[in-house]
Amino acid sequence: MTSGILQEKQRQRAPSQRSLATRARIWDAAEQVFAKRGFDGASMRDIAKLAGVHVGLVTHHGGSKEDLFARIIARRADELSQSRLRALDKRRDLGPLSLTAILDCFFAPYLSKAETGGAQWLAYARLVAFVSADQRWNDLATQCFDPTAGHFIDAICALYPNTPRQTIAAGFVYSVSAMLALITSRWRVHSLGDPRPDVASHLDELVSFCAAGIDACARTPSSL
Amino acid sequence: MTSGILQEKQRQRAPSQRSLATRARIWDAAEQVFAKRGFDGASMRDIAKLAGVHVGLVTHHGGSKEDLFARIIARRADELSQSRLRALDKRRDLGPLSLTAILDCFFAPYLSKAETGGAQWLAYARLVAFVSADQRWNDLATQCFDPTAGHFIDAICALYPNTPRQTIAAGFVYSVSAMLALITSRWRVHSLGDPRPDVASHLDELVSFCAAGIDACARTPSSL
DNA sequence: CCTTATTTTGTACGGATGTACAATCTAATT
DNA sequence: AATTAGATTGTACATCCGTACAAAATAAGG
Repeated sequence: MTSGILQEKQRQRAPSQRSLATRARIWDAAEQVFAKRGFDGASMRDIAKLAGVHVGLVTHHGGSKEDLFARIIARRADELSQSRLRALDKRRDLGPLSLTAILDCFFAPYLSKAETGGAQWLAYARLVAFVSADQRWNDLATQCFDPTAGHFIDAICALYPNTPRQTIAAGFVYSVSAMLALITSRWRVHSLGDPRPDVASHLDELVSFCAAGIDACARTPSSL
Repeated sequence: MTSGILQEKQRQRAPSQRSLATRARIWDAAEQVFAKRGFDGASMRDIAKLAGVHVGLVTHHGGSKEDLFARIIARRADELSQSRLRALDKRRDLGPLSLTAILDCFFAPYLSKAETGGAQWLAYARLVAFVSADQRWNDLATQCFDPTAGHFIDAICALYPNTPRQTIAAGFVYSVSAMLALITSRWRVHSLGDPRPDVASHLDELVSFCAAGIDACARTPSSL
């Protein structure tokens, strides 16, 4: 009895490097296929074919189709949320936050990832659009996106002490949808050849659009 | 030979009133199911069941699944485009257009239809969200939405003679996506009981958000 | 080397899907 | 009333789907 209680369960072995590679390949393929066809339009066989593996492996590494979809969403949402919150904290250290600074902290991390990370992050944006359009993923969206969004809404609320949070939240929802529109429409236009749309060059435009919009909503007396 | 050349083709009969009713029922059912599940998630059998008819009738009245989907989109897009352009012309007669007036002419017709027309028009908004998220419907979206959008963008461009059309168009795309976000998020929240969300009460908020945003983009010198 | 857990392959099954097609029924037209 | 185009029903087929499962291959641990 050298290792004690844990012995009761089957010993677990660290996953081999090879399996980690194929797992990543499967997840990336799933991201691409889900982004292009949506949840129902995608098939496990399409994913397997794109990943260059056999069908059973997709289930083995990704679980059920729903599990796989949720996992794909969650892994990038987590990374993105951390980047966003980190950017916000960093900016806070430099002094009081402005509305444009807050929005920039929210938008910039994704856009920079899309520029450097390439196709996978661009696919993720389309995935988020699918998730937002389909009420079946309501819980998933709430769980993945709402906490971080709440922090940013709080930061904006601090700038407008007399504006109800609901008004700020509505403006923030509009802003996020505008960001998704920017990314997905760019993707659409450039998908006929240019694999790397220069989406970041429109960041300032997007930020000024949303900042002016939120500011207008927050100043309107009818929102009191 | 009493009726001449037309006799060569088979005589056509006017559709009976009954068939018109079931056709409408099928189309409405298709709209509901497509809106709830998306194109791939919806099945012809689900549509038939909701309409209370047999499967073959859906094909008979709607053609293939793709035809049916495109028809569902187009019929409301046409009606909506006409309402929007009519509202714009009417407002033009009252004097020079303001930015908020232009946006109001674009947003209000749908929101008023959603209030009076009920579930069908609300379903249509979700449909548009699906169409916008799936690049397979790119041509359909372009064909149904772009002409009217072009008119509104032109009207806004007239207010900002020194701003490139591309900048205005981007702001307009952001605005439309914000409108869809408003409608679909309201639907989502209220779908647990309240069948008639008071989406119109947020019209002013939406208009002021988008007007301020477009104005800010148009005034930014970097867009020259 | 041998054991053993994991990864990979191959197959197969029950069910759902879009749609074609023949049969039946309905109603408009002559 | 007879005719006939269209509306409705019922069925059936080929295909694809998610997934379960056993066998085989692989590699880690002792």
